[in-house]
Amino acid sequence: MRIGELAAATDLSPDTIRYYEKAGLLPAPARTSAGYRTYDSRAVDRLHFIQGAQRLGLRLEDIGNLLAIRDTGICPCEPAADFLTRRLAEVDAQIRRLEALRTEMTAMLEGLPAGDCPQPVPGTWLQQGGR
Amino acid sequence: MRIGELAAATDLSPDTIRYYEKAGLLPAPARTSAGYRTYDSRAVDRLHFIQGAQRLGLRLEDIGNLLAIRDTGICPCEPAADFLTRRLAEVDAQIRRLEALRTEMTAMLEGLPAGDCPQPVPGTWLQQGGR
DNA sequence: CTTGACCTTGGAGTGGACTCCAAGGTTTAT
DNA sequence: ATAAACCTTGGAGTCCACTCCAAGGTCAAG
Repeated sequence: MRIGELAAATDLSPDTIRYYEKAGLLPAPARTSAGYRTYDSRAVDRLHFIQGAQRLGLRLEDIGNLLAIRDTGICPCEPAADFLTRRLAEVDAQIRRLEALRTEMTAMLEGLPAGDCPQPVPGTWLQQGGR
Repeated sequence: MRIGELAAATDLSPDTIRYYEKAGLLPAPARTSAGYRTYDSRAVDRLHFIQGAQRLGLRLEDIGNLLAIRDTGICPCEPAADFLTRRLAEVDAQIRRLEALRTEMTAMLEGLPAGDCPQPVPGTWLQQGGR
């Protein structure tokens, strides 16, 4: 699998994949005799993991630590269990926040003026459209 | 409530709040005679909403649309119900992704070498600590 | 009445994560 | 055998969301 194919499989650009490699998130892949990078399915997996962790708002450096733990059980910067436990707490916190946001948005959707009609609704802010 | 106090109440910086105002996420607040911005508790609320939406990975522009719907029921760029429905689907998708990540991280935590001992483990990458 | 903490503006600078480009080599289809 | 579609590198540029700064005004405490 060459870089373009991997890019298509993960919905990333080849540039982004090369960038992740330089950033230390992907190991240097095997090369063809012509110097083309070649990947196997584990790379797809790894990129999916990166994408998941990114959704959490983690910086690439933190994701690198997470991947190091996944690869070796060792965190480059502190006891792996501590690092993982803290990140896990963040995941939990974020899931709760998103559920709260979900509730609020559902309420907004229900409270929408029936026909979606542009009646002014007085006294609420930002009505004179900033943009 | 002046800007510094609002900043403290939301864990943002005064600069960030002024930046949000310029970006159209916050209405121009009342001013004291000296020109100082003054806010009431609705501003705290609004900033909390912004922070929640940001955790979702929304850009400030999208958050502005969400706020316009919250304020007026009207979306500046497309039918409000459509916009909200799409964002809601994103929230749901993200909650599911985070739950998958959570499962994976829990498994990683359980699979950690018992004593968390810093044995070198040869041949794996990124072990020589980036920070 | 001065000191220090706060506020104002406009504008420049930063960090992270890409994203694009030039100049060139390779592979594949016709 | 030649064009189109891919790949390589290094480096520059872009976008977003801040973040900092200078130069100055305001206000409460001592």
